[in-house]
Amino acid sequence: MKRDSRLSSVLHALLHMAERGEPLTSEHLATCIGTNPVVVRRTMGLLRNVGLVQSARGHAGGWSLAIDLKAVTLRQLHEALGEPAVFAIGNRNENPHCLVEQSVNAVMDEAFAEAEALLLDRFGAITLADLSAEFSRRHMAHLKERNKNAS
Amino acid sequence: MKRDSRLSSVLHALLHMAERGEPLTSEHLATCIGTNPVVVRRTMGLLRNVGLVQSARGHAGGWSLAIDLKAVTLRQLHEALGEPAVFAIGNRNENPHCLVEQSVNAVMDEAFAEAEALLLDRFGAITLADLSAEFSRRHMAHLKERNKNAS
DNA sequence: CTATTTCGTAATAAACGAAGTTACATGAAG
DNA sequence: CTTCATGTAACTTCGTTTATTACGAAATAG
Repeated sequence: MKRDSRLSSVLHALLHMAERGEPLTSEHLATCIGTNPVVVRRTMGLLRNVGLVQSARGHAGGWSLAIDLKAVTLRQLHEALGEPAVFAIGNRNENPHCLVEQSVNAVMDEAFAEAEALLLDRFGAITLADLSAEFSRRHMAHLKERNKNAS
Repeated sequence: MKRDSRLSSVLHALLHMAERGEPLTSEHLATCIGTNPVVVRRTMGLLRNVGLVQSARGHAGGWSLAIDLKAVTLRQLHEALGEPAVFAIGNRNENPHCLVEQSVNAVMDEAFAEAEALLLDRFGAITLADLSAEFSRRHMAHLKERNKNAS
């Protein structure tokens, strides 16, 4: 199955936008992410729909953050993307006539529901600021490593 | 996204096999599940590889259980199927050069790992016997309902 | 005002993986 | 030796995500 990687992509884009204070073009973001400008516009457009980012056309236009990093959770982003299906495995038939299959579905659905609830809960607890902090840590470690090698 | 429904399918098949004591043909199972005999053989073959079922050719041949219902968990079946990817969402790039993307991946992977662990844990706690019991409950309720309507 | 930049969006193609299908070989039982 | 049933390879179909092409709309520089 092909995985939906849009959440990953938008996080990548949003952090780059946070690093640089100025608006970034779809072209620029597409290069960062390794995709196509149109894909960026399509995906970022969903975030704009819920007020997380702004876009401007023409010279010096592009995409910029509309909110504070601390105020956005991964869960909000997941929702902004239309809450795509979380699981790549699932029931064969959602409304089966067969009682055996109904039983299988009922038991599996319960397990899936719990796992999904946990995932969304974790997503709800992670903000863009957390990711930014994680990046800073790694950036520091990276610089330190370079210094050590250079000396 | 197209979900992998093989776990659901084999559960359905295994329970039907448990209901009837005799070997069931791929043809028969395919009809139960609503698929193709070759697909059944392909999938059940994976279970045979780990000793969960047996197959026999020729007259009176077909598929039969090789173990006790209480001794098989959903997790074992998931493993027998090759541990297919659980999530339909994921990182865009598994080994990124960009530090920003590495940070995103690290944080997301943690959340996914926790949710996957929970799901597999639940799968490990559910046996075929549990599913069979769930079916019995539903079967009883179904018969009761029919009686009520008939009277 | 016109050229350039950049977003907005529709339409279409490409890429990928699961499931379905066809075809035929192999082996067991009557 | 015929029939039934699995074993398996090869190929097709189908659904979904991502990429690409094409062009329109708005903002700004000169």
